[in-house]
Amino acid sequence: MPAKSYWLMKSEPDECSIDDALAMPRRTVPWTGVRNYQARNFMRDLMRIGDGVLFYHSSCAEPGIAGLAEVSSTPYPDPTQFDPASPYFDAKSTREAPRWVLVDVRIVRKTRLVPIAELRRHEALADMAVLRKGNRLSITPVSAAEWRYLNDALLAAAPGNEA
DNA sequence: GCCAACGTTGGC
DNA sequence: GCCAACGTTGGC
Repeated sequence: MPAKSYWLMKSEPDECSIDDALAMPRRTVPWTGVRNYQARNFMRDLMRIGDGVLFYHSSCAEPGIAGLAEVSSTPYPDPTQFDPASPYFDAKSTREAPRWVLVDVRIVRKTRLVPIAELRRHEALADMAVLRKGNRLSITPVSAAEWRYLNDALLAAAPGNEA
């Protein structure tokens, strides 16, 4: 069995917050709406069931890590690409050759909100892709060391216990 | 609302 | 295949 990989996945809380995700059946959300090839390729080519996911709130008043999740399906076509009523509709995609795929993401647990400003203060996280200037990718890889550090130093603590 | 950064588009 | 123009992202 290949080693687990780790990912950070951005969701706009206006669209799907950590609480929205928790309220879904089996606490699972199909990760619809990715329309960037690099992010798609991560889901299509590299993700495996059981991979760790940082559920991240973006484009909101308090951007940051909101929970821990895991990849819970293999890739399959994003249904919204075929729906003319969806904002994610893609007229150039066909059912025979779907352009966009997604995976299901299952919430493991909600965490305290770890703001991006706090992430920036940790030397151990300095190389995280999400912190890079101008980063716009909605899905980015997280190293095993970063994952471990986040879990041990930031997410295991009781709320309000930040450094 | 601003604006830097980046991806995509399309003319050539 | 180049590259300017344009649209989008997303923190601030």
